[in-house]
Amino acid sequence: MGRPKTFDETAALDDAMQVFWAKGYAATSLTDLLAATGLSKSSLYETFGSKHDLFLKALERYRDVVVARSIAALESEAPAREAIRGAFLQAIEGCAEAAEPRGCFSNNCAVEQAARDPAACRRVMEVFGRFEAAFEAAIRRGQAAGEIPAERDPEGLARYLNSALNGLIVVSKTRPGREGLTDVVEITLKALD
Amino acid sequence: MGRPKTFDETAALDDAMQVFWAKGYAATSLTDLLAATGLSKSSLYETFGSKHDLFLKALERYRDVVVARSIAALESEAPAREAIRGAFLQAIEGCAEAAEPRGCFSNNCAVEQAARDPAACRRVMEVFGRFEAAFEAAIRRGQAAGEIPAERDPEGLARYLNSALNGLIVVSKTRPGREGLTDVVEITLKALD
DNA sequence: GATGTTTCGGACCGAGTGGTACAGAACCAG
DNA sequence: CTGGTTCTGTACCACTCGGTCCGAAACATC
Repeated sequence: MGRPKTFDETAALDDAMQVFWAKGYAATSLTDLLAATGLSKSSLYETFGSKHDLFLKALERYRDVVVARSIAALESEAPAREAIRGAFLQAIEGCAEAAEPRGCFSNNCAVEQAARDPAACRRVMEVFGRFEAAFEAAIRRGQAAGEIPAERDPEGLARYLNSALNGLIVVSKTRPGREGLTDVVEITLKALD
Repeated sequence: MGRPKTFDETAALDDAMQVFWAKGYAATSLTDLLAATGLSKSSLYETFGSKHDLFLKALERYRDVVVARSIAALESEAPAREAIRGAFLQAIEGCAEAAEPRGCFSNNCAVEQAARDPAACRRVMEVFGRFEAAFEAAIRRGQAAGEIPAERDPEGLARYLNSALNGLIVVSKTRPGREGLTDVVEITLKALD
């Protein structure tokens, strides 16, 4: 009943996510969001609430789509080291795919918003937690296969890998050509010996 | 001749730096800057130009003061590994000293501004370059002392360390208690074996 | 086709944005 | 004391911000 929506809600959310991802929260204006989604102001407020609500929903969408894809790659059947290397390479590839490197949305949020936006911070922590869990599982697989020394602490190594991944993403922002970044990945993996 | 200034220019710059550091560029308003520095609007524009000019000057000031201090610690006489560990610990300590973790100013700029602000990006790259140079020097020292295998590539290792450092800073933003971060430092150093 | 429900475009809001203009106060050299 | 120079507080600017509101349009149901 009633007039049906003339737009796809999740498509609009994806559009909004792209803007927040590229520009961050503070630098994104309502006008930017309206232009990207094609919605009118009233439709946007009606469906998503405030700018901040929309931001959080975009962050959740990122977790459920983009992050989930990376996690899935990590959970592949490939040898642990190979899977981890793949996740890293995929990340720096994805960061540099656009003309302007926009990095990783949750990484951006951690830096820009986490300190003063508890709701955003919680979602970022969740993303980090998922990455760490996936890394940890991969490491345990590697240990079972004799690829990684059994005496290493999987949890610590997982934290290390997540941290290293985020570092790579940050550095890649100022190095669009991403020269030398693959070397860094190899060195990072060396710490698993 | 003429009326002398009633404020200390570098002190005001320091105040402005703190605000940009804590809030980022977009989220910092002129009002914030006036409150922090205590200047009147005309004085601020007269001495520093625009908001953006002031931002760049603050970033340079950060490089010349805060970064320089870290670099100096890296160049100490201590064994290479020890000096590098010290730099990492000092960094995560400094990031978490305030109630709200503000991280590292150049790291924040890399994430928030580098992609769309070439002038800021250049300054961030310069900071990264200085860190990498200092890391590289430390590694060469370590190699000369037999602490680090001579066959490792100092330049690559330096890039790796800079990347790892930035990752740690990002992750520490969502982990105010910084539990587990020192473990990560140890694992990071393991890659130098 | 009438009714009820929902969406949508655009006008409108007060507050705040970065930035300018200017008058007068504060100082120094003569 | 005077003249020239510099600094500073304030009023002001056009514009944008995020957000609200309402009348009209568009549909489903009966």
